[in-house]
Amino acid sequence: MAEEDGTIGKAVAVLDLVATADRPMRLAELGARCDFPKATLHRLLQALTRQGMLMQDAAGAYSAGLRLVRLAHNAWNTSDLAHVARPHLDQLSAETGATIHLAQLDQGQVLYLDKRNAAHPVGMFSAAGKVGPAYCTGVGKAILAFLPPAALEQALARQSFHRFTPATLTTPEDLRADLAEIRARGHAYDREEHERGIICIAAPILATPTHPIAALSVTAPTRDATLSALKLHLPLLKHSAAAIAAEAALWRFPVQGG
Amino acid sequence: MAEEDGTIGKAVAVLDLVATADRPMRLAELGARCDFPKATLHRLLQALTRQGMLMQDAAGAYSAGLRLVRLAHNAWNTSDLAHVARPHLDQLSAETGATIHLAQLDQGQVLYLDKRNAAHPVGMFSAAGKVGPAYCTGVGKAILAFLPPAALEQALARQSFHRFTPATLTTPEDLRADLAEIRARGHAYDREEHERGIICIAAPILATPTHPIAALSVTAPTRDATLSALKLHLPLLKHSAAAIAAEAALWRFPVQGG
DNA sequence: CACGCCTGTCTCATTATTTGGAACACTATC
DNA sequence: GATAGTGTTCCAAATAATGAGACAGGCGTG
Repeated sequence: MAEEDGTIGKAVAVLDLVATADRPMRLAELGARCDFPKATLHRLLQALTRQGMLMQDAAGAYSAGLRLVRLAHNAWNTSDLAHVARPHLDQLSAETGATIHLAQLDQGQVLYLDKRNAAHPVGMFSAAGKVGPAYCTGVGKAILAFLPPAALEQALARQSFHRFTPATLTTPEDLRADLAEIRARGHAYDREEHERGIICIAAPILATPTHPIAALSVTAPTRDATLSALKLHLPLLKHSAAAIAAEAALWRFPVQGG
Repeated sequence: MAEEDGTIGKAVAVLDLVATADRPMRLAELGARCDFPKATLHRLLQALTRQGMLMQDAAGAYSAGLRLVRLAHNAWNTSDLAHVARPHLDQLSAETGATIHLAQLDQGQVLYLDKRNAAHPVGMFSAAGKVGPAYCTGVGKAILAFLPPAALEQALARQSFHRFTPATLTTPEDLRADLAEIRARGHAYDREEHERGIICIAAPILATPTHPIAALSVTAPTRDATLSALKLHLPLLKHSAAAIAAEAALWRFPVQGG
């Protein structure tokens, strides 16, 4: 990715640095995790804090600020995809009784946009904005499988494979083979590839046959269901994915993988 | 507010501009809504788009980008307040069967952090990140009432009063009187002041007696409940607010109203 | 079809801002 | 009360942002 946009590029790099950290960090600690000179980093942090993008606690440690939450609310709320998909998620959740995910591909990762969890109502941001690997999740593979070849190559080029479970596909070859099947089949399976005991089926949301903009999945723990049982929901899942694709203002979504 | 932070200040101004818009806008349209020169605005938009903070559709219109959602997810997820409050919201929601809100004061407005809706499960960002007026919502008044005098003056100074319903308090004097009562009483009422047919009771979450960091509310439509009925939930509400205050790492929260 | 009009993009000399090493101040620790 | 680590401030040099204007498409209108 182009890390060069002058001050703006540096500012979002710092934002990422702070937001990605699992706990609030002070100047010195942040300084060790990037290579901005101390004075520069200090100035950036201060400016971002004044703008509300970061906040600083009494101990001087920085964490992500409320303004980000405001901005994201607007981002999410004006997203056609999220809007259009919402009732379909509700319906899928009600009819299947399973956990539903809506995800998009963003910078080589899967980014979850929304979720329904039949079991217990779930906190707001517990899923939206969360990111995960593309190569071993149902939603990720469903999107990858329908990317045009060039975009797929680009996505694979910067992919590093980590083995999460015994079933994780850990080579480009294995993944490519699975993607070919998915393309032929029209939907993806996750056979405990990301998390042990969790399986899912996923369908792409296609703007055109070679332009996947997102994916929709039905997930269940292996103790509650088998893959064959999940397949019973396939018609519903595919219907929802197609309906969302039809309703969404698809032209608004740029080609993925950038 | 200080609108001066060089490039960073301009960048977030543009972010706000785009995110606040209710629909994607193109360069010319955005140019009409701020006074950046065309070329400057163009450069800012491009840089922010390259960084993923904005996205541009095929028509050239800009809207908020996914990176904001990612960042906000981290912001929200590492927020002690949201974390600590989550189980309490669940409990309150379960025990009262009503709608629960958790909100904070941010830049003179109420910013909702989380929500539980017994009736129908609700989309992720449908509430988190949403902003509303402080002077006519239960959560807003609950916070305002416990601000130290100087902070309250500062907050009131830039407040403009809009009449949403016949019950809306539309003068500083009326508001001050209500705040005094709230301070004495320990909790706030919203008697259809913001939305017709909606009432609520709200309690502040206090770090110290003069340092409110957030507020918690129980809301109901007038056709389902009266204010006296809602008051039955007061013990629970206050207990939850106190528990959250006790658990949260309160020192991490700066004084409000900036 | 050609014309004008509006929109987005690019250029470049000028200007203002960012830069970052180093000095300074402040605080905790031993 | 010395010491090490941290946050803050300075300031000349270097760099990046600036913005008026030129250029290029596209779109609809006459």
